[in-house]
Amino acid sequence: MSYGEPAAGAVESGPPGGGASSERLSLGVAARLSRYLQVLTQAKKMGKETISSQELSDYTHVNSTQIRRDLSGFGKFGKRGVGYNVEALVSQIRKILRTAGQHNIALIGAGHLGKAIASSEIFADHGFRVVAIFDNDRAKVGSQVGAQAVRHIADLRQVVEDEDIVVGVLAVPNQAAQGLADELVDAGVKIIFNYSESLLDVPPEVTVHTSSPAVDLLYALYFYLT
Amino acid sequence: MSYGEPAAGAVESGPPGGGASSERLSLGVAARLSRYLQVLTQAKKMGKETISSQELSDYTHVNSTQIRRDLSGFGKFGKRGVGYNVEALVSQIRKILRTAGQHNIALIGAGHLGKAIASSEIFADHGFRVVAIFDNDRAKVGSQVGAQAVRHIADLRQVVEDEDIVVGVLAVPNQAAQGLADELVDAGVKIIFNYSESLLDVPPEVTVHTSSPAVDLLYALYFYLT
DNA sequence: TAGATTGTTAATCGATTAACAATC
DNA sequence: TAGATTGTTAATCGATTAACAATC
Repeated sequence: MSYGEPAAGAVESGPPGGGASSERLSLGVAARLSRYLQVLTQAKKMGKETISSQELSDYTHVNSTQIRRDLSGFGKFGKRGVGYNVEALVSQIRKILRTAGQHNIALIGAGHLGKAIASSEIFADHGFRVVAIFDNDRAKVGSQVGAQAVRHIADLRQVVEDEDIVVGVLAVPNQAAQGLADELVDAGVKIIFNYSESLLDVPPEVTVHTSSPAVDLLYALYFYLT
Repeated sequence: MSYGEPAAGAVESGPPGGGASSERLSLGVAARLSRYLQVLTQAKKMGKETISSQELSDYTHVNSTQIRRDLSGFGKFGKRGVGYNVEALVSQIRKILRTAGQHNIALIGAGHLGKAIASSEIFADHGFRVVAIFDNDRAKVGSQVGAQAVRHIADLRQVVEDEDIVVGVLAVPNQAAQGLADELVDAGVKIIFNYSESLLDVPPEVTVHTSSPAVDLLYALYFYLT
């Protein structure tokens, strides 16, 4: 309930080699670094070699001074007059976020949304691999979605254990969401990404993130209308 | 580039009737109010009549004092010892955000993601109505998705004008995103909700919001791993 | 060199929180 | 009444920003 005590950024920052800096990032810094990473990943794909803090600012809506400040807390990654090397910055931020590796995720729901997620690169680009897709509709079990065959939800526990899965993505109708969240919790998943609108009740050791496009839109609209 | 000057919350707050308070909300307040609204909307659906700031805190991860503070800036909406009336609070926040009305949106892309969006209530619950679905694949034009028949992208400009559309939702593959964003801009849309990973370049009067589930996951994972 | 952009300082402002009286 | 929860104060902390020297 109270993370975020440690001061932002300014960690002694071990040698570039990859020191495990012990301080936990503040919520704000971690969130912003994640956003920079998304833009950088995409910029890299587009063949961009360097990027300035101003360009990053244009895409993330974070003030450019803030960006330079966030980054300079961990080392001198930029080149004055030039900007930041995209590829180098991607690996630096991955190192800082300690999410450089691959993470296996389970996808629940093989409907339109599940198929959209499975066939998109949105997770793969960030080191998340959908290793299994589940549905509770036996009619869908066995059909191919993306690179995976749909499995029945009864197999969930075993797969979570075998594949060391920490993250479950819920892409199911509202009325099914709580029940399937319970199954994810029982199976040992620690982070649930909820694409339904249901308010999910889970034990304290499990974190729920609810996707809320409509909320983002309301917010954007407010600033358009005023 | 620099909104957010006006002080948060504390507006004189006209009579509950619905005074147009002239101050613009700060970015933070507007974002949090939108999140409260989502939880309240769902709580209302589940038949909940009152809700405490602590319950709102559990679902939004916003500190309960912060919530009470945000709300009390606009009036005394709660009852001590009881909490907030869900239905009343929904309409108060809608009034504060001045998004009480209906807003028409155009959906671009009739693939899996487009279908998932069109058939979900996630936008409808917040007063957004998908009034048209477009695709550039003539094979899909005319097919039924949700309540709408798919139209060809060539009709976009006319529909945006006729239906007074401000928001366009892009649910298309990365490589098509920039081209279709250009079409949305040409047609007069002011807010683009981008479900692709592309970095979109648009003129300054248009706002892009990019959906980033992987970023949210990275962020959640950081706090799980540390 | 001239232009661009980083890294960093210092000042300001808003967000966050604990605590508690008020009151349902 | 007793318990719960709001509304509000006061203090602290982090985020934000402008400005500019350093330097590519």
